[in-house]
Amino acid sequence: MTSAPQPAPTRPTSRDVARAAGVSQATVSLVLGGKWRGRVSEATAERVRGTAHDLGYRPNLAARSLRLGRTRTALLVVPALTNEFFARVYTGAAAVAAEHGFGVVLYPSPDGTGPARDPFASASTSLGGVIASSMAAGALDALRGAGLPLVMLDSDPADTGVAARVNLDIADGMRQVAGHLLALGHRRFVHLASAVDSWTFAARGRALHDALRAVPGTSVRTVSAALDVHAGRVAAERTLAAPGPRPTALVCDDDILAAGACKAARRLGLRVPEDLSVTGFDDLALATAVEPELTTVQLPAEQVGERGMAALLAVLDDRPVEPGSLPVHLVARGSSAPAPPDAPRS
Amino acid sequence: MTSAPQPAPTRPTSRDVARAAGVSQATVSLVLGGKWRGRVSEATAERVRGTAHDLGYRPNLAARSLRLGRTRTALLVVPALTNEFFARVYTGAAAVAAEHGFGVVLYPSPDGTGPARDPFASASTSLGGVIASSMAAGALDALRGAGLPLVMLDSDPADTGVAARVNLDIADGMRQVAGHLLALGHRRFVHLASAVDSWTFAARGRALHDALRAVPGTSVRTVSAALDVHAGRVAAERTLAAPGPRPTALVCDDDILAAGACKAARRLGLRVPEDLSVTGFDDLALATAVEPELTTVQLPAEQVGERGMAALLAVLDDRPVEPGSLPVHLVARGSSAPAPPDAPRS
DNA sequence: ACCGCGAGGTTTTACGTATAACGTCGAGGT
DNA sequence: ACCTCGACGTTATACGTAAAACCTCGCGGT
Repeated sequence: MTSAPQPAPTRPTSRDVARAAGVSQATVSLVLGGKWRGRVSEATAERVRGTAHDLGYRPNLAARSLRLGRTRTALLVVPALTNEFFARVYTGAAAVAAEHGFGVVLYPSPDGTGPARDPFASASTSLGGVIASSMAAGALDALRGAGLPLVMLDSDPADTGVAARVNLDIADGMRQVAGHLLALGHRRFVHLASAVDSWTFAARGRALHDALRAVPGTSVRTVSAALDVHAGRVAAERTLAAPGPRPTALVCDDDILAAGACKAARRLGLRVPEDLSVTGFDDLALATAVEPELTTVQLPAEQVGERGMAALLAVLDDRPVEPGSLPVHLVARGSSAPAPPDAPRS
Repeated sequence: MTSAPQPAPTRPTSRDVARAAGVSQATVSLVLGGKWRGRVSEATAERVRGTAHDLGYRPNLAARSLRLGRTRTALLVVPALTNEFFARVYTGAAAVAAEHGFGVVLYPSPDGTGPARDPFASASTSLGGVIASSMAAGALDALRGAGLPLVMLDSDPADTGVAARVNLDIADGMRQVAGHLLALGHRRFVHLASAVDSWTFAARGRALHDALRAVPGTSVRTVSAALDVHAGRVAAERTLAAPGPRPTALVCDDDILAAGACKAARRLGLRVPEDLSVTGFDDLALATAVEPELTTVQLPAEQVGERGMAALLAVLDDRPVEPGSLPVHLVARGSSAPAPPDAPRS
């Protein structure tokens, strides 16, 4: 692409640009930094920009950081990237960051509550700010103490020491699930909750219970499981095989648990959705890979990342952060159907 | 944890440590840099290390990078993090990096063949090196031209300009699949290939065809599809509904395609595995979420990342890189079974 | 005639680190 | 008694950038 055949032995510095353009290094810095209103003539500025471009100049980020005492890098703290939701959050955050000349470095928090290795070990010394998921609770205290702007994702609004917050309307999502299943005639529910202790899961459970409590004649039992298919299957199997009237709807905190629940149902000879409706949460890729496809709640994961990064940039510029939660919506697919007629006993 | 209650207004520098320890800044640098054999007495070194620790000293990475002209940061170039395989590769790479004081910054290549935005825009100016997946072909040329050590993951051994290479024994994996299905009596195959143009998928196809060609009486037809469940289902559906003797085994380049294929089979009234065996590749989380669970090839994704980072570190230290491909192995699950008896026609 | 002033720059400095180049001091050799 | 030399440090410098402080005109006002 470039017509310059030099093997790039050493990159041009702002001083090289200055020399080539016949100005001082300071002028180059001013022009390229955009702070030259009334300090440098438009003609000179244009010439500097031209030579900078011709030389393929790129500012040395290390030098800039050293000078400024802060980097244009944000730390994104998430539980794990193998969690599709967070991979998508990262994608969104990185996209917005790139537009503003920011970088994003990840800190995968060991797990919810871990020994919390130094979150800054993997990052540059002085970051521009931190964006953290509430699920990465392990590292939170260390982050708060660092004196950096902190943007929290999907977190408890009661938390303090937070510069901005990007929330999903989780409760509304769960209300939609409840409404959907109630409209289908379901009355006996099981809530298959995630055993992960985090605000978002707590919020899901609370919203479901609140929604169901409002309707007379409903019952709901809660069981919890680790966040993997196998654990979900085992927990669901136990619940479904328990004595007493069998639930007709299994509301899961996560698509992964829902997938496990579907397997449990099949093992017990129950058809989904004819005998048992199962709902997930998150709308992961998995949701449309399993059979039947999962009725679930779609979360705008990329948007969470985008808004998170945008919020951080706003905070850094002392601009106000636009508030409001991101809407989520139910996607009705094949795993939910009208409740079966009330049979005497299985 | 720390008993120091100061709000961390400014971090201690090496000069602060020097002052506190009663030595010069240079000595601190020497001691902490580990290059003091015979230049500083053991007693002084110990004292310096002690005060550094007491003060909570952490070197300023920006300053170090500026001085050294390179950073202890590697760029990991992958197609997308939402691909579980690469999320796992990242995890492995980041773990090894952290052990050696390295950071990892991601560059999600737009897609296989894209306009290839500047890979360095998101990263620090001068990286320590680059680790790139062969699937991120779009950015490759830019990377090669940067004069940085380049470690390629799962890539064509014929590629040049590569400092080290970490490969999976993809061909052997596909041979295991072929052997497994042949032993089950299958003779009529379809290869559901990924439409993504990359070395790894080409290698999978080649290995399958080679393995089957060696056995008389086998046939194999290839169809390709984009790498998502829906595309896989559509492609499989078309192939399975085509006239002529129906294949009994559907070998997929990826678990995602295999999940789609299973759905296609069900739609056509075929039972998996009784009427049709389906195999995947990669052993994603999805493989055990669908029903039946997929027979697939397990790839040590984390190890790929670990070895990739280790190789980069070795190259940077002028140490030899331990060669050899990583073994992969077949995991036989519920989606493959003996071939059905040869029926006249469906 | 002289001052003030603003446009359009330039000189200088500091950021924190790594390391090359340079002391200093006491012991051992002659 | 003087020189050498190794052990143990120190001083000085450079990395590339941003920005404060400082120059130098030419021009309009009085």
